[in-house]
Amino acid sequence: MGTKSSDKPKLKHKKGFWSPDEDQRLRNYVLKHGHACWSSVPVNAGLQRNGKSCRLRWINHLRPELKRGMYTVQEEETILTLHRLLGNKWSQIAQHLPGRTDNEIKNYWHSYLKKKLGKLEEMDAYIKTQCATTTSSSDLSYESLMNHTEKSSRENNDLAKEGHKSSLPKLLFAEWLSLENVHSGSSVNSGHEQVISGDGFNHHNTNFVQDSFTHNNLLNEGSFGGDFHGGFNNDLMEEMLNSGFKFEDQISGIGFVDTFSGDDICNNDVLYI
DNA sequence: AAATGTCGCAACCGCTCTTAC
DNA sequence: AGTAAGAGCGGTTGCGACATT
Repeated sequence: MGTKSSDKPKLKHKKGFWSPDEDQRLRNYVLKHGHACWSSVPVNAGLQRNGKSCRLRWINHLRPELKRGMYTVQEEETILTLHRLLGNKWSQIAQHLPGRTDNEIKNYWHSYLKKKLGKLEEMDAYIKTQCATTTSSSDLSYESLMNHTEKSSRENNDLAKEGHKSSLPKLLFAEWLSLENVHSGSSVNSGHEQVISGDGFNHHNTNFVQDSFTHNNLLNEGSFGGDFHGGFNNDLMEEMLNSGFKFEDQISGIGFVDTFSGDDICNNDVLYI
Protein backbone atom coordinates (compact mmCIF):
# COMPACT_ATOMS: atom_id res chain seq x y z
CA MET A 1 0.00 0.00 0.00
CA GLY A 2 1.05 3.53 -0.50
CA THR A 3 3.00 2.75 -3.63
CA LYS A 4 1.48 3.88 -6.85
CA SER A 5 0.89 1.03 -9.23
CA SER A 6 2.04 3.25 -12.07
CA ASP A 7 5.51 3.23 -10.51
CA LYS A 8 5.75 -0.52 -11.00
CA PRO A 9 6.51 -2.09 -14.32
CA LYS A 10 3.44 -3.74 -15.84
CA LEU A 11 4.01 -7.48 -15.69
CA LYS A 12 2.10 -9.88 -17.81
CA HIS A 13 0.55 -12.13 -15.23
CA LYS A 14 0.01 -15.77 -15.97
CA LYS A 15 -3.54 -17.05 -15.70
CA GLY A 16 -5.17 -20.42 -15.53
CA PHE A 17 -4.32 -23.55 -13.65
CA TRP A 18 -1.34 -23.68 -11.36
CA SER A 19 1.55 -26.01 -12.09
CA PRO A 20 3.07 -28.15 -9.30
CA ASP A 21 6.19 -26.02 -9.54
CA GLU A 22 4.23 -22.82 -8.97
CA ASP A 23 2.45 -24.42 -6.04
CA GLN A 24 5.75 -25.43 -4.54
CA ARG A 25 7.22 -21.97 -4.93
CA LEU A 26 4.24 -20.31 -3.36
CA ARG A 27 4.01 -22.81 -0.53
CA ASN A 28 7.69 -22.52 0.30
CA TYR A 29 7.60 -18.76 0.22
CA VAL A 30 4.51 -18.32 2.39
CA LEU A 31 5.57 -20.93 4.92
CA LYS A 32 8.93 -19.23 5.23
CA HIS A 33 8.00 -15.55 5.03
CA GLY A 34 4.28 -15.36 5.56
CA HIS A 35 2.00 -13.20 3.44
CA ALA A 36 1.98 -9.75 4.97
CA CYS A 37 1.52 -8.22 1.53
CA TRP A 38 0.08 -10.42 -1.17
CA SER A 39 1.11 -8.12 -3.98
CA SER A 40 4.75 -8.65 -3.07
CA VAL A 41 4.44 -12.44 -2.71
CA PRO A 42 4.59 -13.32 -6.41
CA VAL A 43 7.51 -10.97 -6.98
CA ASN A 44 9.53 -12.38 -4.13
CA ALA A 45 8.52 -15.96 -4.82
CA GLY A 46 9.44 -15.69 -8.48
CA LEU A 47 5.94 -16.25 -9.77
CA GLN A 48 4.36 -14.63 -12.79
CA ARG A 49 1.03 -14.34 -11.05
CA ASN A 50 -0.71 -11.43 -9.43
CA GLY A 51 -1.05 -11.21 -5.70
CA LYS A 52 -4.73 -11.86 -5.83
CA SER A 53 -4.23 -15.13 -7.64
CA CYS A 54 -1.56 -16.18 -5.15
CA ARG A 55 -3.82 -15.39 -2.24
CA LEU A 56 -6.64 -17.41 -3.72
CA ARG A 57 -4.38 -20.36 -4.46
CA TRP A 58 -2.99 -20.35 -0.94
CA ILE A 59 -6.35 -20.00 0.76
CA ASN A 60 -8.18 -22.56 -1.33
CA HIS A 61 -5.51 -25.18 -1.93
CA LEU A 62 -2.16 -24.79 -0.22
CA ARG A 63 -2.94 -23.99 3.40
CA PRO A 64 -1.74 -26.89 5.54
CA GLU A 65 -4.86 -26.93 7.68
CA LEU A 66 -7.17 -27.54 4.75
CA LYS A 67 -9.42 -30.54 5.00
CA ARG A 68 -10.10 -32.51 1.86
CA GLY A 69 -12.64 -35.13 1.02
CA MET A 70 -16.29 -35.74 1.56
CA TYR A 71 -18.46 -33.57 3.71
CA THR A 72 -19.79 -35.13 6.86
CA VAL A 73 -23.47 -35.07 7.74
CA GLN A 74 -22.66 -32.61 10.49
CA GLU A 75 -20.92 -30.31 8.05
CA GLU A 76 -23.88 -30.47 5.70
CA GLU A 77 -26.27 -29.62 8.49
CA THR A 78 -24.06 -26.76 9.57
CA ILE A 79 -23.97 -25.35 6.07
CA LEU A 80 -27.72 -25.65 5.66
CA THR A 81 -28.37 -24.01 9.00
CA LEU A 82 -25.94 -21.19 8.50
CA HIS A 83 -27.07 -20.59 4.95
CA ARG A 84 -30.60 -20.28 6.15
CA LEU A 85 -29.43 -17.75 8.69
CA LEU A 86 -26.75 -15.86 6.83
CA GLY A 87 -27.57 -16.34 3.18
CA ASN A 88 -24.68 -16.46 0.73
CA LYS A 89 -22.14 -15.29 3.26
CA TRP A 90 -19.75 -18.05 2.33
CA SER A 91 -16.78 -16.68 4.19
CA GLN A 92 -18.79 -16.44 7.40
CA ILE A 93 -20.13 -19.94 6.91
CA ALA A 94 -16.61 -21.19 6.27
CA GLN A 95 -15.47 -19.77 9.59
CA HIS A 96 -17.61 -22.36 11.31
CA LEU A 97 -16.24 -25.23 9.25
CA PRO A 98 -12.56 -25.62 10.03
CA GLY A 99 -10.53 -26.76 7.07
CA ARG A 100 -13.16 -25.80 4.53
CA THR A 101 -12.91 -22.77 2.31
CA ASP A 102 -15.61 -20.37 1.27
CA ASN A 103 -15.06 -21.31 -2.35
CA GLU A 104 -15.37 -25.00 -1.60
CA ILE A 105 -18.54 -24.49 0.39
CA LYS A 106 -19.97 -22.28 -2.30
CA ASN A 107 -19.29 -24.91 -4.95
CA TYR A 108 -20.73 -27.62 -2.75
CA TRP A 109 -23.84 -25.57 -2.23
CA HIS A 110 -24.40 -24.90 -5.89
CA SER A 111 -23.65 -28.41 -7.01
CA TYR A 112 -25.41 -30.41 -4.34
CA LEU A 113 -27.03 -28.83 -1.32
CA LYS A 114 -29.19 -26.45 -3.32
CA LYS A 115 -30.77 -29.36 -5.11
CA LYS A 116 -31.16 -31.25 -1.89
CA LEU A 117 -32.89 -28.32 -0.25
CA GLY A 118 -35.05 -27.85 -3.30
CA LYS A 119 -36.36 -31.34 -2.99
CA LEU A 120 -37.13 -30.86 0.66
CA GLU A 121 -39.03 -27.69 -0.11
CA GLU A 122 -40.84 -29.48 -2.87
CA MET A 123 -41.96 -32.06 -0.36
CA ASP A 124 -42.90 -29.34 2.05
CA ALA A 125 -45.05 -27.67 -0.58
CA TYR A 126 -46.65 -30.99 -1.35
CA ILE A 127 -47.48 -31.57 2.31
CA LYS A 128 -48.92 -28.11 2.66
CA THR A 129 -50.99 -28.54 -0.45
CA GLN A 130 -52.33 -31.82 0.79
CA CYS A 131 -53.06 -30.37 4.21
CA ALA A 132 -54.84 -27.41 2.67
CA THR A 133 -57.13 -29.66 0.71
CA THR A 134 -58.05 -31.79 3.65
CA THR A 135 -59.90 -30.90 6.79
CA SER A 136 -57.52 -32.62 9.13
CA SER A 137 -54.14 -34.24 8.99
CA SER A 138 -55.74 -37.62 9.46
CA ASP A 139 -57.50 -37.12 6.16
CA LEU A 140 -54.21 -36.85 4.42
CA SER A 141 -53.86 -39.97 2.38
CA TYR A 142 -51.15 -42.08 3.80
CA GLU A 143 -50.79 -43.82 0.51
CA SER A 144 -50.35 -40.66 -1.50
CA LEU A 145 -47.86 -39.27 0.93
CA MET A 146 -45.88 -42.46 0.99
CA ASN A 147 -45.87 -42.47 -2.77
CA HIS A 148 -44.52 -38.98 -2.77
CA THR A 149 -42.07 -39.70 0.00
CA GLU A 150 -40.81 -42.80 -1.72
CA LYS A 151 -40.46 -40.89 -4.96
CA SER A 152 -38.44 -38.23 -3.22
CA SER A 153 -36.46 -40.86 -1.44
CA ARG A 154 -35.63 -42.47 -4.74
CA GLU A 155 -34.59 -39.12 -6.12
CA ASN A 156 -32.44 -38.52 -3.12
CA ASN A 157 -30.86 -41.90 -3.56
CA ASP A 158 -30.17 -40.93 -7.12
CA LEU A 159 -28.43 -37.88 -5.78
CA ALA A 160 -26.40 -40.06 -3.51
CA LYS A 161 -25.42 -42.23 -6.41
CA GLU A 162 -24.18 -39.18 -8.17
CA GLY A 163 -21.15 -39.27 -5.98
CA HIS A 164 -22.37 -37.94 -2.70
CA LYS A 165 -22.10 -40.04 0.36
CA SER A 166 -25.41 -39.41 2.02
CA SER A 167 -28.95 -39.61 0.85
CA LEU A 168 -31.56 -37.79 2.81
CA PRO A 169 -33.17 -39.53 5.71
CA LYS A 170 -36.71 -40.70 5.37
CA LEU A 171 -39.06 -38.18 6.79
CA LEU A 172 -41.56 -38.73 9.51
CA PHE A 173 -43.63 -35.86 10.73
CA ALA A 174 -43.85 -35.35 14.44
CA GLU A 175 -46.76 -33.01 13.92
CA TRP A 176 -48.80 -36.05 13.16
CA LEU A 177 -47.99 -37.34 16.58
CA SER A 178 -49.79 -35.90 19.51
CA LEU A 179 -47.91 -33.38 21.57
CA GLU A 180 -48.37 -35.72 24.43
CA ASN A 181 -46.50 -38.39 22.56
CA VAL A 182 -43.78 -36.03 21.61
CA HIS A 183 -43.21 -34.63 25.06
CA SER A 184 -44.16 -37.49 27.32
CA GLY A 185 -41.27 -39.74 26.53
CA SER A 186 -43.24 -42.20 24.48
CA SER A 187 -42.23 -40.30 21.43
CA VAL A 188 -39.76 -41.72 19.02
CA ASN A 189 -37.66 -38.69 19.80
CA SER A 190 -37.73 -39.13 23.50
CA GLY A 191 -35.13 -40.37 25.84
CA HIS A 192 -32.86 -37.36 25.79
CA GLU A 193 -33.79 -34.94 28.45
CA GLN A 194 -30.38 -33.37 28.49
CA VAL A 195 -30.32 -29.75 27.49
CA ILE A 196 -27.41 -27.89 26.08
CA SER A 197 -25.88 -25.81 28.79
CA GLY A 198 -22.79 -23.99 29.69
CA ASP A 199 -22.53 -22.37 26.31
CA GLY A 200 -24.69 -19.36 26.73
CA PHE A 201 -27.86 -21.08 25.68
CA ASN A 202 -31.03 -20.77 27.58
CA HIS A 203 -32.82 -23.88 26.55
CA HIS A 204 -36.45 -24.32 27.12
CA ASN A 205 -37.10 -27.92 26.39
CA THR A 206 -35.66 -31.05 25.01
CA ASN A 207 -37.09 -30.42 21.60
CA PHE A 208 -35.34 -27.11 21.28
CA VAL A 209 -33.04 -28.14 18.53
CA GLN A 210 -35.47 -30.47 16.94
CA ASP A 211 -38.08 -27.77 16.72
CA SER A 212 -35.92 -24.92 15.62
CA PHE A 213 -33.51 -26.72 13.42
CA THR A 214 -35.72 -29.08 11.54
CA HIS A 215 -38.69 -26.82 11.37
CA ASN A 216 -36.86 -23.87 10.07
CA ASN A 217 -34.65 -25.72 7.72
CA LEU A 218 -37.04 -28.20 6.32
CA LEU A 219 -40.47 -26.74 6.64
CA ASN A 220 -40.79 -23.09 7.45
CA GLU A 221 -40.57 -20.38 4.88
CA GLY A 222 -39.62 -17.76 7.40
CA SER A 223 -36.31 -16.92 8.89
CA PHE A 224 -34.58 -19.05 11.43
CA GLY A 225 -36.70 -19.24 14.51
CA GLY A 226 -39.02 -16.57 13.31
CA ASP A 227 -42.06 -17.89 15.05
CA PHE A 228 -40.42 -20.38 17.27
CA HIS A 229 -42.22 -20.39 20.55
CA GLY A 230 -39.11 -21.21 22.51
CA GLY A 231 -37.66 -17.81 21.86
CA PHE A 232 -34.85 -18.89 19.59
CA ASN A 233 -34.54 -16.12 17.06
CA ASN A 234 -32.14 -14.47 14.68
CA ASP A 235 -30.83 -12.10 17.30
CA LEU A 236 -29.95 -14.94 19.58
CA MET A 237 -28.39 -16.84 16.75
CA GLU A 238 -26.27 -13.91 15.72
CA GLU A 239 -25.30 -13.38 19.32
CA MET A 240 -24.22 -16.98 19.48
CA LEU A 241 -22.14 -16.64 16.36
CA ASN A 242 -20.58 -13.38 17.47
CA SER A 243 -19.73 -14.80 20.84
CA GLY A 244 -17.62 -17.46 19.28
CA PHE A 245 -20.19 -20.17 19.21
CA LYS A 246 -19.11 -22.92 16.89
CA PHE A 247 -21.59 -25.21 15.22
CA GLU A 248 -19.02 -27.89 14.76
CA ASP A 249 -18.38 -27.96 18.48
CA GLN A 250 -22.03 -28.34 19.23
CA ILE A 251 -22.70 -30.83 16.55
CA SER A 252 -19.72 -33.09 16.83
CA GLY A 253 -18.89 -32.38 20.39
CA ILE A 254 -20.86 -32.15 23.55
CA GLY A 255 -23.80 -30.00 22.61
CA PHE A 256 -26.19 -30.68 19.79
CA VAL A 257 -25.12 -34.23 19.46
CA ASP A 258 -26.92 -35.23 22.59
CA THR A 259 -30.19 -33.78 21.53
CA PHE A 260 -30.48 -33.97 17.84
CA SER A 261 -27.82 -35.68 15.87
CA GLY A 262 -27.65 -39.44 15.61
CA ASP A 263 -30.36 -40.60 17.93
CA ASP A 264 -32.93 -37.94 17.35
CA ILE A 265 -32.74 -37.03 13.76
CA CYS A 266 -30.88 -39.52 11.73
CA ASN A 267 -31.25 -42.71 13.60
CA ASN A 268 -31.89 -45.44 11.07
CA ASP A 269 -32.05 -42.78 8.42
CA VAL A 270 -35.32 -41.49 9.74
CA LEU A 271 -35.79 -37.81 10.22
CA TYR A 272 -38.48 -36.78 12.67
CA ILE A 273 -39.97 -33.39 12.09
C1' DA B 1 -17.51 -45.45 -31.01
C1' DA B 2 -18.81 -40.78 -31.44
C1' DA B 3 -21.61 -36.93 -30.15
C1' DT B 4 -23.91 -34.55 -26.73
C1' DG B 5 -25.21 -33.32 -22.10
C1' DT B 6 -24.26 -32.75 -17.23
C1' DC B 7 -21.57 -32.02 -13.27
C1' DG B 8 -17.86 -30.55 -10.21
C1' DC B 9 -14.27 -27.72 -9.43
C1' DA B 10 -10.69 -24.21 -9.99
C1' DA B 11 -9.96 -19.78 -11.14
C1' DC B 12 -11.18 -15.20 -12.72
C1' DC B 13 -13.85 -10.85 -12.48
C1' DG B 14 -15.80 -7.04 -10.48
C1' DC B 15 -17.30 -4.95 -6.58
C1' DT B 16 -16.92 -3.20 -1.71
C1' DC B 17 -14.43 -2.30 2.35
C1' DT B 18 -10.27 -1.04 4.72
C1' DT B 19 -6.08 1.24 5.27
C1' DA B 20 -2.17 4.14 4.29
C1' DC B 21 -0.71 8.33 2.52
C1' DA C 1 -11.12 14.79 3.70
C1' DG C 2 -9.82 12.78 -0.53
C1' DT C 3 -7.44 9.36 -3.11
C1' DA C 4 -5.22 5.19 -4.31
C1' DA C 5 -3.93 0.59 -3.44
C1' DG C 6 -4.52 -3.80 -1.10
C1' DA C 7 -7.50 -7.27 0.76
C1' DG C 8 -11.55 -9.82 0.87
C1' DC C 9 -15.85 -11.52 -0.84
C1' DG C 10 -19.50 -13.36 -3.83
C1' DG C 11 -20.92 -14.27 -8.53
C1' DT C 12 -19.73 -16.23 -12.68
C1' DT C 13 -17.21 -18.68 -16.17
C1' DG C 14 -14.44 -22.19 -18.40
C1' DC C 15 -12.72 -26.62 -18.65
C1' DG C 16 -12.04 -31.45 -17.86
C1' DA C 17 -14.21 -35.74 -16.47
C1' DC C 18 -17.88 -38.59 -16.61
C1' DA C 19 -22.54 -40.16 -18.05
C1' DT C 20 -25.98 -40.70 -21.39
C1' DT C 21 -27.86 -41.18 -25.93
